[in-house]
Amino acid sequence: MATMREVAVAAGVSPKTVSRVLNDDPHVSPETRLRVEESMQELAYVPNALATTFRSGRSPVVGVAVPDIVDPFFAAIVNAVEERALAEDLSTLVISLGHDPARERAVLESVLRRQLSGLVVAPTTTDHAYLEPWAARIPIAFVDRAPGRLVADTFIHDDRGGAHSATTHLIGHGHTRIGFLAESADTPTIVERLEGYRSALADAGLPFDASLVHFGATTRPVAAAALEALARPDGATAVFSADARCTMAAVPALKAHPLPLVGFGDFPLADVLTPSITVVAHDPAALGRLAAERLVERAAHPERRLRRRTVLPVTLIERESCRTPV
Amino acid sequence: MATMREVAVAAGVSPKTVSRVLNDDPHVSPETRLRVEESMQELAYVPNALATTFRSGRSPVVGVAVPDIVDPFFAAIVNAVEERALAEDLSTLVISLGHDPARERAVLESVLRRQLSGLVVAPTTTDHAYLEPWAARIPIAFVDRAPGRLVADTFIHDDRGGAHSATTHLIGHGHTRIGFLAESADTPTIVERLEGYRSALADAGLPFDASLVHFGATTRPVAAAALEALARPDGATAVFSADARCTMAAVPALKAHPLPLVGFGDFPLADVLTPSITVVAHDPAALGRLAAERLVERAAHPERRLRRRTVLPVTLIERESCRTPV
DNA sequence: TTGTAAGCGTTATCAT
DNA sequence: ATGATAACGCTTACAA
Repeated sequence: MATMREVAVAAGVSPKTVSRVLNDDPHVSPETRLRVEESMQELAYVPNALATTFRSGRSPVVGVAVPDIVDPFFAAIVNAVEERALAEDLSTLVISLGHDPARERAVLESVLRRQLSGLVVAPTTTDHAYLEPWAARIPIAFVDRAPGRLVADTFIHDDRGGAHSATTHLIGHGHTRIGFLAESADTPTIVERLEGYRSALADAGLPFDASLVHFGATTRPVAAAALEALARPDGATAVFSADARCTMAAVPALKAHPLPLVGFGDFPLADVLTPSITVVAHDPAALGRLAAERLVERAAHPERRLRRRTVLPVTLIERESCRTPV
Repeated sequence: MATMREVAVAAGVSPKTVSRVLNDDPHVSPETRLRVEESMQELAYVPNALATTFRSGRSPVVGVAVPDIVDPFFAAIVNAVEERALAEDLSTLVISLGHDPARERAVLESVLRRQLSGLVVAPTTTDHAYLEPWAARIPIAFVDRAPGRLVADTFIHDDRGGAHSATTHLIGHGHTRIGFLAESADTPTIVERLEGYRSALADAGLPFDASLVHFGATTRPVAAAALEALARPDGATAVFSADARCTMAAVPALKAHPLPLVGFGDFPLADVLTPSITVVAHDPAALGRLAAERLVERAAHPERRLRRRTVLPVTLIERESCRTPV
């Protein structure tokens, strides 16, 4: 691995001149430039990006931390961030948080030590006070889930409103006992959606029945058991599935327990299933795009005042599954 | 941002001693250690990972380059690599190659300049001679698609065999005119699968008819048009879809043109659709895991001789779509 | 137009 | 057990 110094010696110039050639500095005579370029060729010189990065004090990398990249929702966020980052000549470091909250802090602090240019986080925990000192130096944006105990740029969906309209939609179909299916009671998005569900019931003068709420239904067996329980005579006559993983897990069990269902979060082929699934659609790519955009903006104008919280609207897409099967 | 030098001054020791404390060097007296630790606390010292990285000459990062992380197949590869990398305290840099082959070289060389610890690539091009000089210093493993004009560790599936058995399966159902649907004729995996399809036909004494081969069917309209063409009287009586994107794009059109179909690549909910889709299943996570494992092994034992090429078996999962609808 | 000197923050080497 | 010095490869500031 040839260094700049070696190229300089070979070309009979100083390292600085090699640097100038490399960075297209106009203050180099054509002959010198040529000689340097030849030496670079001969020595197969490749600049060591680590040195440049170190010198500059900032790594041209944005981090994106998500619970799980295999989930198409988070994959879309990562993809959008990467796309925007690339336009700024930034690379993207992906951090899978996993569904274990204990890992989050250690993993994030470890990447932040690398002097990132920015960080996008879809967190799995609810206390982000530990990011406070970092946020002062590195732009950090939260997506999908708001930070806890920390003021930071946040891009989320209207979880509460979406859940409210999904529930109201089922109520409009005449249902008074509606089941609630979700992944985990600790996820901020789920908390919001549960709120939306409850407020929709309240707005319709319907009681909230905790026995109709099922958490952890992310696998087919669990989702099937939940649907079976809900399908009992004293159970529910319809279901609101508060996240796409649960909806996808519940779909097979719908054959045995054909309850009307609305899901939060669209997913591939939802419109092709039998029945096709009515969903509240949201836009993960928009979250990623906006967050990355914000990082860039914060880096360019650290002093500028911007709205911290952006809430994206969601849309109910009515398909077949919300209607009672005949 | 306090530096090690500042901590040293505060604690009244030399920077090297601070370094020793940081790295748990036993040659530090308990009192000194304590004093240093206090100073670190006071100054809220955080080591600058960029400096350490630069000093070491190697970045604790593995790159993973895939055509598209939103594709669950590639997401699974990335995920598996990240998981394995994490066990070695390595971060994962994701590089989306996109479906534009022109980008590959520039993007890969740019990240390689960062002195990665390793690189996993699912390439979009077929000539990788430009990686030769890099491969001498950095472990590079290819996944899903073999490299062209370069000898490197390669982990792929039995594309040809899988396509052969899928086609043979349809032939076994009495079909003699079988359509072929795929993304792009240039993708190495597709080339192999086309070969497998052709050889299965040949083995059964059936002619190959180029008019039954449709490329670019990755979107619903294109896939629908292809199926419509195939469904004509002089067309095909069954279809082999050579990749999951095409299969998913073709599914909706199956309602209008209910041709028996076998797809290469399983996908979420394939078993729940009506009809459920018969597929050749493969294992992207295994590719990622093996490739990452290999990078680690190459780094640890540069001299060791290992089999360059690993071909993973695939499995036909028979569901409903391979049978003629009644 | 070109070069010199210094430094980014950490660690290896060699003293003491 | 601790420290002085140099070095990693590049770029900035300042000179010539």
